[in-house]
Amino acid sequence: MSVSIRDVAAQAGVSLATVSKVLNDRTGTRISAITRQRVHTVATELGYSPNRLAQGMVQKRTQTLGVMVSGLQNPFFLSVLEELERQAMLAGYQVFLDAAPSIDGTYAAHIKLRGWPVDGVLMWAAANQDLAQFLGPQARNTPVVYLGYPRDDGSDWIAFDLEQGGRLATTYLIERGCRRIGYVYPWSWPRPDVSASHAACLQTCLENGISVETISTVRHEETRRAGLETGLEIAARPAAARPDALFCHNDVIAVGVYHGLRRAGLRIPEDIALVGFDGNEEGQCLDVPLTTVHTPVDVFCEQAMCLLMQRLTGSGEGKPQQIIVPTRLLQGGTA
Amino acid sequence: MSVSIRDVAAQAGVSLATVSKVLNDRTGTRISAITRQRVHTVATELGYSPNRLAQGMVQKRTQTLGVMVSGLQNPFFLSVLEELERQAMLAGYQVFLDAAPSIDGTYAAHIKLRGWPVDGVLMWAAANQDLAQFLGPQARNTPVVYLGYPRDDGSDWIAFDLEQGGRLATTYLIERGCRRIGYVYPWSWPRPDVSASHAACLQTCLENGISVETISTVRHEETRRAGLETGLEIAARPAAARPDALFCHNDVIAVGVYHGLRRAGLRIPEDIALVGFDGNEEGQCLDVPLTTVHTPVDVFCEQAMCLLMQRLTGSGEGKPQQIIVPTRLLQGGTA
DNA sequence: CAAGATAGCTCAAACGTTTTCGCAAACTAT
DNA sequence: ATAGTTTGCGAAAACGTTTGAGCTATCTTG
Repeated sequence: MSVSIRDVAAQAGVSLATVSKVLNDRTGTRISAITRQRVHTVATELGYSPNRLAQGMVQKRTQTLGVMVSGLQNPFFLSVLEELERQAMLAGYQVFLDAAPSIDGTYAAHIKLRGWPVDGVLMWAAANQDLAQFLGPQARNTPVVYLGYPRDDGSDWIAFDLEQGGRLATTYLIERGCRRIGYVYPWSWPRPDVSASHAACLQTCLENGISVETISTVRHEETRRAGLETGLEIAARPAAARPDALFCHNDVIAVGVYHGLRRAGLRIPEDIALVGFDGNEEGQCLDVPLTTVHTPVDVFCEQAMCLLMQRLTGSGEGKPQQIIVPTRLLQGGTA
Repeated sequence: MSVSIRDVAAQAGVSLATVSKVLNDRTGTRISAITRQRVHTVATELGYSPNRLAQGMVQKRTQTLGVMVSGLQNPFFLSVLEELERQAMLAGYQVFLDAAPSIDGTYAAHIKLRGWPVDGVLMWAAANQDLAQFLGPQARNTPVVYLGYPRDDGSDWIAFDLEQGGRLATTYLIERGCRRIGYVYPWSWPRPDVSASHAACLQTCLENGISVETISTVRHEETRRAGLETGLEIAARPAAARPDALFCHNDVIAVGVYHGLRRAGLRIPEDIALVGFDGNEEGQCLDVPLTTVHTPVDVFCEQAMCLLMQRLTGSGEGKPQQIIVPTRLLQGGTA
């Protein structure tokens, strides 16, 4: 069927080994220029490309990385995926995506990687999750970098500074004169304090003697609709019972809230100020650009890949690495 | 390192062949209940899972499908991906994603699948693109279903009825009293008539004696920003030079246009009516839900997978299959 | 010119599975 | 008891590649 190295060898009149050596062309192999040339022409002529399965078998690596992530419908995670893929390509690796539909319960769907010998894994995981839960014993030999949350299990991880971002946003709102802040977090979460940005918001408000209300979205997961319905609900309250500012856990929710409030006739930021978290394109393309805590996905992913590469190419062992990526406030017109 | 079938065999005191037979458990293999039991316990105890590379080598299939798609930042394509993945899983296949960053030039980046023996491919491709361009000779033996556009090269394909959708939207706008329709298409396209919805729009307008203006987005690819800037530009025209309705090639652009028009102070649909194409969540979560031509991604993907499965499991040959999926108008408040 | 070095290539093992064939033991039927 | 059949299991080939050891010529050196 498919053209194999055997065909190339036969056609070029050399052995399998020679073809392999020519094509892989590592320094140290002594092959004459003339055979080298012949093999190359025959190979391209036959349209040969090596079977990655077979390559992976004999070498113990596949030049493939697993990326485990959830809730791609949230543009933030999609950006992470795309940037990781870009970085992986730069490093000569390909990405095998294992995406769970949603960030909550269905997380257990992460078994795509089972039996696929990826060289390493990048996994967006809460602190109580680890690779072994999903991969089993296979995980023991697979270098992994955890994304998203700080950990204390001696693994490599990288996270955005949610705490700093939370303070940034809250301080900004307070300085703008807001006195009743609402913190909106996804309904699918067991508790709001999963996020350090919530803690930072509470703390900052406390320090300033400002009241804060913690609001779960009405329903759904981290979707626009969750935000929309929450916005409608908040807008339906009598003005005196409404926060004068909403700090949303992410931009997707914030965008939903934005439209919910607007649909109910409220003005932003005059009636309610609004701040999101991550700074995706969607938020910036609202008719009033969303004020948000910008999380630099590019540096995040670059550093993550750097960590993983150290494990892959480096001498292997070493202290666990931990990186916290700072955020910055992106001032739009919603707050 | 990793636990192999050899370890299980040794531990259970049987041969490799026996372990393999027990674990794959196809009807026709005669293994005593007692050994069967022992192998199973040992296997789970050791946490054995078969190496897919090795499996793929000996059987000639990997239970893996390649999905080639571009511009995932457009939620429409993301839905397609997610639904395809879901369908694939249902059929017992896993998806190897080969996503090009953008839908235009960078399409040539599609080489991830090279050498990966996927059992079949689902490819979103313009009519002048085919799998061989990207995979080379490997493509000859790989069943493929093309997504998105009708073809006449004797391959299997499935597409939404853009022509019908275009008529649907245009007729609707005309019935609503619009007399100067603008058709907005992505700047990255060479020509507007790449899309049958454009032709349908022109034709329908012609039949009704309505004028139509074909408008390329100002810049960028199929992004919200492209729509936003286009909306601003259109809004900047004197009222007499403005269309009274805009039919956007997809929802992402429509959402951008929506916010562009609003930012400039125009009312929708009072000043300008707006219709999109595909019906994603984002458009439905605007403060005024987007009127759009809904493309049922779920049936599209289900049928696509069905086509591919016929090639994979079926006797192989057969007439090329072609499916056109009808659309329907989803009435929001923007038109 | 002999002996050692080196350039150029081939052999064969190995990676972890699946699967066909065959063999021994245990039944069943005569 | 003999012949035939079935049951349970193992041996070994095969998938396509990489890679280190080994084998010939040819080249270098004294």
